[in-house]
Amino acid sequence: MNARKQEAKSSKVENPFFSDVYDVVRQVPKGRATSYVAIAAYLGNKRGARMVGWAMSRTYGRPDVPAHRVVNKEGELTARDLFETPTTMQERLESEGLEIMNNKIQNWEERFWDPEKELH
DNA sequence: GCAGTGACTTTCG
DNA sequence: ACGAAAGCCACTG
Repeated sequence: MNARKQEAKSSKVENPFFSDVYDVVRQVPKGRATSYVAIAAYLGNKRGARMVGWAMSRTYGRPDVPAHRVVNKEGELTARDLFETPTTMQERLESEGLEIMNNKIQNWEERFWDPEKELH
């Protein structure tokens, strides 16, 4: 089967990018959020913010990875359209104690969680 | 192998 | 301040 072949091929090579992104996002504390560029920088690819987002799209449907805690550099919920409902992401963040207004996290400077500083 | 696309960011007008 | 374009890396068709 083609699918079997592809699966074997994929499982053979797992990009460390995925594992790292998942690991970092999983370690994001409740009530905090991080940005794509921060994760990308932590992984060494400062220009790989898009790659982080791309990887995150694969995290969709993974309860292990709180993708809703990952926002853009301005703390804006850019991916809310990709969630189950346009308000799912915001509701989740709000339920975690974050304050969101106009799709943007309030006190973003305080809520920002930098893996480079926290995890080092 | 080339072209298009994307949960981003920065720069120019 | 807002909008458009370029830069970026990896995936898909």
